[in-house]
Amino acid sequence: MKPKDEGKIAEIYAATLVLVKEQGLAGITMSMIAKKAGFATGTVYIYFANKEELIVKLFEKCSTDYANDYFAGYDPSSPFKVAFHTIWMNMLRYSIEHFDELVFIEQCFHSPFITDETRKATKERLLPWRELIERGKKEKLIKQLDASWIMLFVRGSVRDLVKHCTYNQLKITDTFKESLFEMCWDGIKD
Amino acid sequence: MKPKDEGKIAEIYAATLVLVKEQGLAGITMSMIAKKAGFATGTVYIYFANKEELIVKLFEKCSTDYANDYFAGYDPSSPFKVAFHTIWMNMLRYSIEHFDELVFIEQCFHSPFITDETRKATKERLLPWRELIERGKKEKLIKQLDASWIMLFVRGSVRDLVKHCTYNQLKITDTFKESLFEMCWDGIKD
Amino acid sequence: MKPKDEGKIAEIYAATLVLVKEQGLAGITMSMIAKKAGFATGTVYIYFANKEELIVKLFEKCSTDYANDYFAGYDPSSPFKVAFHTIWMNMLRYSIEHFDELVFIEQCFHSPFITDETRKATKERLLPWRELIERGKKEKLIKQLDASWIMLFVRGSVRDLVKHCTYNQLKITDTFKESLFEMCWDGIKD
Amino acid sequence: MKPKDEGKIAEIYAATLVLVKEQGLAGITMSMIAKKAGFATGTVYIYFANKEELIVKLFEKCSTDYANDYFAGYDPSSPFKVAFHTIWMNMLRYSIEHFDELVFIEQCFHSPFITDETRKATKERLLPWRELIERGKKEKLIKQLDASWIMLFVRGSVRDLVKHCTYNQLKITDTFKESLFEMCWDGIKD
DNA sequence: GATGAATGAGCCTTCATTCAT
DNA sequence: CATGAATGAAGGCTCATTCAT
Repeated sequence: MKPKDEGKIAEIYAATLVLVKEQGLAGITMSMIAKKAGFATGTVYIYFANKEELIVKLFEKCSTDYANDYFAGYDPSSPFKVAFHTIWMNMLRYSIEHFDELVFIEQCFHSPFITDETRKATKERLLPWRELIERGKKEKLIKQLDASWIMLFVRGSVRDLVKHCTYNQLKITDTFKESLFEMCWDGIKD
Repeated sequence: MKPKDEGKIAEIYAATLVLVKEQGLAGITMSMIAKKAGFATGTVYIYFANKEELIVKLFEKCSTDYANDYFAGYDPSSPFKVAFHTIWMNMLRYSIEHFDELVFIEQCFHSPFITDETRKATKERLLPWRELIERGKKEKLIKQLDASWIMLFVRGSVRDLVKHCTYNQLKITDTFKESLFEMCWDGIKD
Repeated sequence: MKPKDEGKIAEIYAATLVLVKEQGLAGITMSMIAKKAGFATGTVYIYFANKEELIVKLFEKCSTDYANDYFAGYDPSSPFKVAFHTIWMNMLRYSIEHFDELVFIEQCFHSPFITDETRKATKERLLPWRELIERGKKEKLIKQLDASWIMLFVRGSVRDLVKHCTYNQLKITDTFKESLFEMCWDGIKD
Repeated sequence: MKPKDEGKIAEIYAATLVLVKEQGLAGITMSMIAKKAGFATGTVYIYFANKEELIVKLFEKCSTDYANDYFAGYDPSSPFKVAFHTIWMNMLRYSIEHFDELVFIEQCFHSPFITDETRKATKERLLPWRELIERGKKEKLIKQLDASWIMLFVRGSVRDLVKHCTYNQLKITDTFKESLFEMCWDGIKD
């Protein structure tokens, strides 16, 4: 279990994500993952103690990456709407580009692998996002609702739109992105 | 002679939904389902040829019920916003009351059990909902965007809010419901 | 287990024989037998305590019937070759007409159902046949070999010929029967 | 790396043959086979996709081996009776030495595993044997009957004699072998 | 470290048998 | 008696995990 080769871990992760997207968590086996990643079953056990560890670590990696990407180019000192727009667009872009991670996280949520603790840790990573929402409320730019509700309203709508586009292989143009943003913004603005 | 007790099907369904909510599709077995439902493993096979059939049939039942409930009390001749409000509230209420079905459907989407065909059939059941959206567009009450996008925007946000509430055991008061409705409405209105 | 209706037993037997011929002992179930016979699974258990009893009783019935038929029209006082011919023809005819019994007995021989005891009882039913062979030996008409060997030589060749004809749906004409008889007779005659 | 040990296949075959001889096809399970062969159940599935494949492949192996052995030491250019004697003795010896294969083939014939196709392939392997019989007919040494009938007459009688000896643990002496050969020969000779 | 054959617990499914109707 | 739904032990097969090479 001494990961000499970080590259292999990445390949295992990638293989897992693709398989879960295609078959769901219920449909994958360790040997499928190994095969897809291009090496023997036993090799996976050099990097992960067992299946659960693999799933949990991947889950954590996904949710960390996801959260980090949210804040790419985010400047807390910029005006609220600009900041909000930045993060919203990150969210959309990341969800599209990392659709398999989206699916994986969703499937994990109701699996025996993920504990409440892990689930909660996920939330904490989005603290800056929550703080931004609170700032918006303070600046009276958005509705005076619980920040969680605003966040979920935004993320939920983005998520379903991305799923729809991916399943139906639709291209999301910039014009469309702005229309969607507008829906979200109109929904929450005061 | 003991006639086939169709009520057992409902019990099997109920047991399955609870278990999938708690453990995910990946975590359930036929014997768990039988045990939860209160009878022997073999009994499940009197009503369903195999695990896949059970999952698929339950999926179809859920998506049918879900769609039907959308339109409870829906009067197509009422003013657009009233009609929209009715359906929106149904959606919210059903998602809350049948949270396990929500989870089940979500888990099935990326499982080896559900085919594209089954997935598509689901959509068709929501035709009146789509027609209403189109009417709203025609009446210039809502944004001139693809109806699918509007529908997904609405459903996605509702879904994530319901999930959040359920996981955190929050009570959803009527005031809150109306606030949420307002977010959705503001998001889509022209 | 009080067989009020002997007819049902016959139907169960008939169904079993057909199924074993088609699928082998390894391929049949109690419900298949019941279905083929035309009634419910449970009904079979009114007439037979369990599967083993059904198989064993049918086996005994078959071997009894088989043995009895051997001696139809057999007159111990007739000349040896005439008597031998009579029994030989009976053997051939019965094997053809009751091919499924032939197969059933063969399949049972190496099954967990039939005990050595049952197997031995089968032999004893052919005592008159053995006695006739001994008489032939005494009359110096046939070879001075162990009677068992003569009997097996005769029965074995008949059996394989019948199997071949049945599998290939060949008709066995009287001329052919006589040719076959001649082979057997030439083989054993002194 | 531990390479696939093809020797295991032979062990699986041997275990299967012994078990089928003792219990019949109806009485064996995959775990019994694995246990008898000396390894875990799952191991059998490394070498055979499922039970059917194991049975079918073993059947084909047995019938090939059986056919090949028929012709050990067979010289087509030797006089007819010599050639016939060689093959006949091979048949007898092989049936005695490989009694479990004999039983296995017999049990398979009426099983759900063996198809007509497989059954027919078996026959083709005995072509040289058939040709020899035809030659005997042409040389007017044996009766002018269908070659199949001659072949079955010979094999059938040998088979039942071998079965009898094996069940009753009789030793077959060379004198006896020759007596039996004589019965067969007298039966078919012109 | 890497491999993949070997292991055996556990899952899906069948089926002999029981039992309520 | 007859029925066939219900039962649960047992069989076929899978797959997470181990281990010899």
